Amino acid sequence: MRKSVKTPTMKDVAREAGVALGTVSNVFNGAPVGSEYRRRVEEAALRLGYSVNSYARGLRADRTNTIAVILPTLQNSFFASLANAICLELTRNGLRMLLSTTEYDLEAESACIQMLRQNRVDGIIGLTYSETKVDMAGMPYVSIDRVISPSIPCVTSDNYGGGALAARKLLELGCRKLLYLRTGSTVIGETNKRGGGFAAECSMQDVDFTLKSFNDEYGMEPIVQYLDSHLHDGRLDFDGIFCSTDMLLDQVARFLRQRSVRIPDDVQMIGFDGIRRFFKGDYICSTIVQPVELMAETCVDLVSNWNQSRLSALISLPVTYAPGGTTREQVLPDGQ
Amino acid sequence: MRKSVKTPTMKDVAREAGVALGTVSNVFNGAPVGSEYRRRVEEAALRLGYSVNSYARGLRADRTNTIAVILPTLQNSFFASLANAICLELTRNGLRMLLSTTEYDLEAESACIQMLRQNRVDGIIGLTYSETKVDMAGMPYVSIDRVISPSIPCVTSDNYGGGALAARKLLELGCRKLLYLRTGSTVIGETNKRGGGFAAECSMQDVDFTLKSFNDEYGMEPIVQYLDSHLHDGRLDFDGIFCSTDMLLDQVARFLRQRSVRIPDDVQMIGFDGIRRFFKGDYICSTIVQPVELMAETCVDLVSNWNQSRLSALISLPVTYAPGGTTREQVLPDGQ
DNA sequence: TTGTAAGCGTTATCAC
DNA sequence: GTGATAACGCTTACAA
Repeated sequence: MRKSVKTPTMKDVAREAGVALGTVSNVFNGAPVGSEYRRRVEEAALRLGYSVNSYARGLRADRTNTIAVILPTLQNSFFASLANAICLELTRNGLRMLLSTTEYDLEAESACIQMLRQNRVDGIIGLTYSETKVDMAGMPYVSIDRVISPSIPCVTSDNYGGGALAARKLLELGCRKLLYLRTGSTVIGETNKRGGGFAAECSMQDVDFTLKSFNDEYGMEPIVQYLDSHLHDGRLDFDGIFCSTDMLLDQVARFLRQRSVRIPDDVQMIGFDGIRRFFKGDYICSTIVQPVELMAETCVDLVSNWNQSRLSALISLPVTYAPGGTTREQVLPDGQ
Repeated sequence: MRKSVKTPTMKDVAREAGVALGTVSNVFNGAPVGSEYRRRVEEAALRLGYSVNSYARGLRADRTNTIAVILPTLQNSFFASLANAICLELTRNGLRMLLSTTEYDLEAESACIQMLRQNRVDGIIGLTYSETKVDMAGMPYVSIDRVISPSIPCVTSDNYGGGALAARKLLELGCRKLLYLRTGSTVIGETNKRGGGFAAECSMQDVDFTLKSFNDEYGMEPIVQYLDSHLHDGRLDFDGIFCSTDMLLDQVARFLRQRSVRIPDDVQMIGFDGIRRFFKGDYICSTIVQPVELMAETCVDLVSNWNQSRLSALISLPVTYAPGGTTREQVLPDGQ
């Protein structure tokens, strides 16, 4: 009675197919089995609606084919793109994605990692900020954008090079008074190198530049004040601005336009990330594009072919420049 | 030797704490245990770095505390928001999220559901298009935006009412020649009712309107042609446009602006979804806002408190209207 | 190939 | 509360 309702097991399939249990197991593991047996097993399985129980398998094999991904949020185009790319890449590799978001909360991160340990994931790809627990987890961990320890590989894009590239582009485009704007928590991370690369390039070319960093807890207010203080008779003291993210650029640009500053005529701007309009359209601004797919592939490769011996802790992937209307290049009109 | 490397089990904790195996189990299940015993167990567990093996537990209990979420992609602000909200809500309920994306591919959907069956998830929240497999899966399934069968609950926002609301707003705002634009595959789904509600409201108010639907396989080209054919001397035949999504609105608006049509002066526009600038800023256009959090809560509630008896197959959640600059209301200037 | 059996880590159920 | 033991469904090893 109850048996008829229960989900069928290998045993049931073996009985139904009239073969040994081991044979059924072999069939579902791709082990060599006589074709006639294989056929009978497959038919029986179909008839019974059988499917392997990964929990039993995982318990036995100590392998779950599941990778955890930890991100601060999906409410950010870059993270959403990253999650999407990682998900696709994992699927391609026959792996499942267990996704957690932390909302930038350090306690949530710890709770999350502990939960994942319970869940016996095969590895973690995480964009996290807390030091704790990660080492302790004792499982393959690939960090994004943040070096946690020498033994934990970190995948990031070439933030330093990207900053330099932005400076070079702005200079090529004729800018002479450069400004770098950054918001972000005080958190340390690879992305902070963007300003460094920018500054280095400016110095090298012997050009005037200003670096200005804001704590994003206070929103746009301090930034607006700063810009206003550099706005005289509708003219800005700068003719080229590099923003640490496309999102920041967008906000700054909107403010400047309100003040009748024309972009890119009066001031040219370059952002960072490579955000596209609705993810698939054109870039929302001229930008340094992060290689999202490549980052995803790299993360998945590292975490799934875990190999402590290759301990290159930091992997910087190449970025590219893409015009997007906030610089004075000829940009294809988007009549599309 | 090897034992020292192996992850500790309950047995190890029991030995370390000097208590019975069952006691350890009770501690980790919140069952009543003498406080002295509890303390010893917790200390021993900490010392050993023990954590429950959910795979063993899942096998035994036939319950995995994992809910699968299937979405077409995360490369869409609305889906990303939805995924984010669902993830938060699941976490709040002590559940884990196994996320899969299908890229709108029906075969991927099937493969996905089959995989999830293997994985013994406790339930699925899915925005899928294929009929097959879902019923067969034989597990709690909550569908988003699409009625699959009477026995499968579908959570959606009030698309019909939203369409009507859009019409009402445009009329209130003085529009008299209305157009509804829609793109989308030929797929049937609840979102198709947006046009219906719009049309009904227009008819009821006895106002001229046109419904125009495009297959999104062909991109913007046919839409552009259509609009051009209704553009005479820089004046559009319509003074109010309702678009089936904010994304479509954005594309159309960009095209119209290129043609020097002013928005909202010459034509007012309302979209659907409630997309915000970078997810957290202001709305990108005047829009019918879907209640993403409420949808997430509803989905999680339905799937985790599975109860076949309440078979209200279709749950339409209330939408709201939000001005966003493409209609002639006074909108707060976004100096922020 | 077959049948059998041990074991993965938990939970649940005994009698004590 | 203890201790022992039988499941859960699968993999693996073994002898036949």
